[in-house]
Parts: sequence; structure tokens; C-alpha cells
Amino acid sequence: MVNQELAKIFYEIADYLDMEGNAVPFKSIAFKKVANNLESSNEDAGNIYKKGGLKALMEISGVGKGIAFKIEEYLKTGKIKELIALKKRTPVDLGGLMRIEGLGPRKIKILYQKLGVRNIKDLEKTAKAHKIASLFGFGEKTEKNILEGIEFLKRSNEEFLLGEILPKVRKIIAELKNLKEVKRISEAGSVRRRKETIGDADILIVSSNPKKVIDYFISMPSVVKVWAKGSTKASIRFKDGFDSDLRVLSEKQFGSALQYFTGSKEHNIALRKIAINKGLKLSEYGLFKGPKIIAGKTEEEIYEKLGLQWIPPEMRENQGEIEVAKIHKIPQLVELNNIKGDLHCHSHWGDGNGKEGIENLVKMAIRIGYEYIGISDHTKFLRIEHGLDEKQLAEQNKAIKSLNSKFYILNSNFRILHGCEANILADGSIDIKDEALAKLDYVIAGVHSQMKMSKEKMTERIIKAMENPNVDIISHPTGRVIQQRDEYEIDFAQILKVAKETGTILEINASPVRLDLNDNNIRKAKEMGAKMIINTDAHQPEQMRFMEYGVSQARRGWAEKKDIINTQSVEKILAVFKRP
DNA sequence: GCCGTTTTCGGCCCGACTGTTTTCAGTCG
Repeated sequence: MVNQELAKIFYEIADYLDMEGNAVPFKSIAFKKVANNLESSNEDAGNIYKKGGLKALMEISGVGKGIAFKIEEYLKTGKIKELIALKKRTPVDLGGLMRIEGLGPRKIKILYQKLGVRNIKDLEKTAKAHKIASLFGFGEKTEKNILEGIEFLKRSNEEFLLGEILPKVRKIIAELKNLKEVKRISEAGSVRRRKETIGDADILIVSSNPKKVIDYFISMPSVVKVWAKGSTKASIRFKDGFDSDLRVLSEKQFGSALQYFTGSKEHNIALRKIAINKGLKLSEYGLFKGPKIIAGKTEEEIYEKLGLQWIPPEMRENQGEIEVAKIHKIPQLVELNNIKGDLHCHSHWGDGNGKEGIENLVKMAIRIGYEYIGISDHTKFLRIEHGLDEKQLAEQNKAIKSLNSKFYILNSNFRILHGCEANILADGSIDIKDEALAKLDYVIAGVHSQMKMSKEKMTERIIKAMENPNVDIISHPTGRVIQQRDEYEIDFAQILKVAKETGTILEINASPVRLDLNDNNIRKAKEMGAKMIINTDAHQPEQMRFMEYGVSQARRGWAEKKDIINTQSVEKILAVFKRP
């Protein structure tokens, strides 16, 4: 998508401008702002230009005459001359160098001018040669920090999956709660916003005895390094490799601190601007009118005093939620306890787990409190997963019927549905015969092979599958695996259109490595009115607990209960499927 | 460079920390 390319370029321009320390310091802010807007926009700048030219581009928030011309230049020539000129003037790897903690554009400029540092390699060499400490504005400590920063970068694994971090954060919080000095405690930051990947975990605490809480925190057995320790905060690394910041606050600031540390940064900036317009000032210490604090104890009162409805953390990305909160139209987001069943569960029927595999999944579903479960094993094309053929599906169907009567005795409200996760082959056909598919309660179909097709071909392939009257659900529709594999190339708008026309349901795959659809696509699907289902794709009963991550992602995509079909009863859900 | 229900000019988010200074610039979240 051209928006991402443009955003990257504008961020880069902004960094180079910052480095030059230009005469118009706010120019770089303008570039960063527009980069951020483009990044999070659902509307492709290329399309906007095609439809309405320069004038339409200038309708984009943050785009004026100058930037509109630059977007046009990029669309026409594939490059932007100003950036090329900036790079030529100061040929350094700014993006790379800025990843070193403590180095920003201005210091990098000095390092380049005085020592000819162009990249991290140069930087390491000059630091080790002890040339940096004597520079004006630098010193021994800075040089040491740079070397540490390079080391840190070398072994840092950046971001962790929400599915890895959230359970650990909950464990830490549970442990801290045991302290009688802890009055209140909450997760904050991107964990609270349920971002799919997490850099570090923020935890906030109200306590009358900060010292004791901090000391306890940094001496937890799983702590391997203390980065920083103050009287009210600490920063540590756990042995699993992730960092965590703890802050101890007073009760009367808890709301404003929670708001501030939950972010996102962009959301907070927007809120502070609203505060300024009202003659107020917002910070982590409260909402102030002059020297007087007028809100701070709870998040709700801060939003209220700013004239806004309270905004769920998952929506706080400054992607339109503030405008919606102004008119009190924040959607009633779907919740975990709205979910009545999971229709994408693998029993391993084909690798000999048989009935037992199904029973274990059913027991878990009942324990969770579901009203139904769908068994959907892989089909024959996926030999490596012991995919089922038509005959095995028929046998499985019999077994499920008998299990249904068995569990009926235990819980007459519970239903086992029989489906499968069939394969969409390269030509868009399904690897199981239509007669066999028609005998199931529902059919999921997904792409599991040949993922590197052209955009046109892949779109056509999935559309053909959606047009099959036996295919009810498309699993993990974009195929991405977080930090491992990109989405396949598809025209998602086109897919949404056909999904709506054919009544095909798009899956929000709740597996923490997939979360596919992602938040942006969920929002597009919602806007288009396409139906979605949240499934876990569990390959063992415990993984049915992944549902929570799918629901979080749905909430980040602003989805409501009515957008998600497995918030409905089994009768209603069967009526949504295509087969009679 | 962008923007406007106080503004077409004069603003543009806030506070803390660090390391370097001798009163502050740069960086971070």
C-alpha cells in the first residue's frame, strides 16, 4: 500500500530535517504528523489522487499544498527529490543510528561532522577507539552508553507477542497484589491496549509505601537485570527477555497516570490539544485549570471534563475515536463473554486421536461455558497435517452424532457441530468433493499452499472459493504469521465486497501468531458490513483460551457484538450459513 | 509545512531524565 511507503519517506524527511536543525523547526513536525495520518488511514492515497487529484489529497488531514505536491511526485516518479537531496547532503544511516538509545538526529549530525560516522559500524569503531568522549557536548558516560546501546541492539529481540506477554503480566500483577502495601494495580501501555505485539510491559500501582513495592518488584526471582531504580519507579528485565516498567503513584493521580501511560502517544497528544483549546492542561499528574487540579482520580472524569465519552483502551490510537467520543457514539465493543462457541478446532482425527481428541475439545468448550463447538479438521490436501478425505469425514460425522447424544445427557443445551477446514487450491477449487462438503454443518476454507501468487491471481482464487455454495467461512483470510510471514498479496476491498455479496463469513483467527484479520482489516470489514467470526484454530484444548486475543483484536477493529456471528445462538448461526 | 467555532498569522504536547554544562540541549516515552 502506497500509504505505508509515503509514511516511511515522510518520517525519514522529518528525521533529516531534525538533524539539520533547520530554520523552520516545525516543518519536521508537520511531516511526522502526516506520516502518522497516512500510516493509520484506511484510504489509499493513490486512490484518492486518482479520484480527485491534488485537491483531494489536500483533504487528507495534515496535507497542504507542499506535501500534496510531494505525494503527486512520488506517485508519478516513485521518488521524492527532497529526500534524495537531504540524504546527499548528510549521507548517514539515520534510521539505523537512531535505534541506539540516547542518540537522536542532533548528536548523529555532530558524530558525522566531527568523526565521519555514517552507520552503526562506524559508530562502534569510533566509540571503541575512544574518540567520542572528547567531543563537545559528549563525554565519558555518553560514549559508554553508546557502546551499551549497540550491544543492547545486537541482542534485543524487539517485540513479543501479546499472547506471550499478557499471561506473564497477569502473573506478575497477581504476585504484586499479594503485598498488603499495594492498594491498586493495573496494566498500562500497549498491553492494556492489547496490541498484537508488545515492546515492554507497563504496570501502575497505588501504594503508601513505594519503597517496599519497588524493592519487592526488582527482587522477584524471575528478574535478571535492573535497568533503573528510583524512589517511585523501576525498570527491569525478566528472564524471558522482556522488560517491564513499574510506577508507584498516589491515589488522586491514578486516573490521569493510567490514561497517560496507556497511550497511545498519538491519542494522548490529541487529548492534550483538546485540553489546551479548553484552557486546560493535561499531563500524567492530572487535568489542570491554572494551578488547580480538576480531574485525575479516574480516567472517566478526565475524558468527561474534556467533553468526551470514555474510550476503551483498545481504540486509543488516534484513528478517529476521539471524534466519535465527542459525539458520544463510541461503539459497544464485543466482549469475551459474548462469545458462545468456537467453530475452528482441530481434533487430530486423522493422526489417530479419534474420538478422544474431540471429547477433550468438547469438555474444554463446556468448561469455558460455550453453547457449542465446531470440529474442523484439516482435509486431505494437507497430508502433513493428516488431512481427512471424504470417507474419513463421513466416519467422523457418525462419531460426532453419537457424541452429541452422549453429551446431550450431560448438558442438553450443548451442541457439537461438524465442519472441516478445507484447502483452497491454487485454482480456487476445494480439495473435497461438493457432495461431501454439503453433508457437513459448515465448511471453513483456507489457503495453505502456494502463497506467493500475484495479487490478481490470489484475489481471484479466494473469490472463487467464496462463491462456492458449500464454503461458509474463510479462515485466516490474509495468511500472515506475525514476525514470520507477510500477508499474501490480495485486493482486500474486492474480497470484502464478494464476502458480503455471497454471505461468506471472514474469520478473525485468534491464534496469537496470526490474529488474522488484523485490526485495520476488521474495521474495514465492519464498515463494509461483512460478517465475521472469531475462532481460535485450536490444535489442542488449552488453545481454545486464545479466544481472548481474537476478541481483543476485534475490539481494536471497533467490532461490536452484532458484527461477530459466534456471539449468537447455534440456531441463528446455522441460519447464517449458506446450506439449507 | 499545516492550521483555524478565540487566529489567514502565530502558533504547533508535556514532563522527566541525562549528561553535560555553569543554565541547558537533546532524547525519551
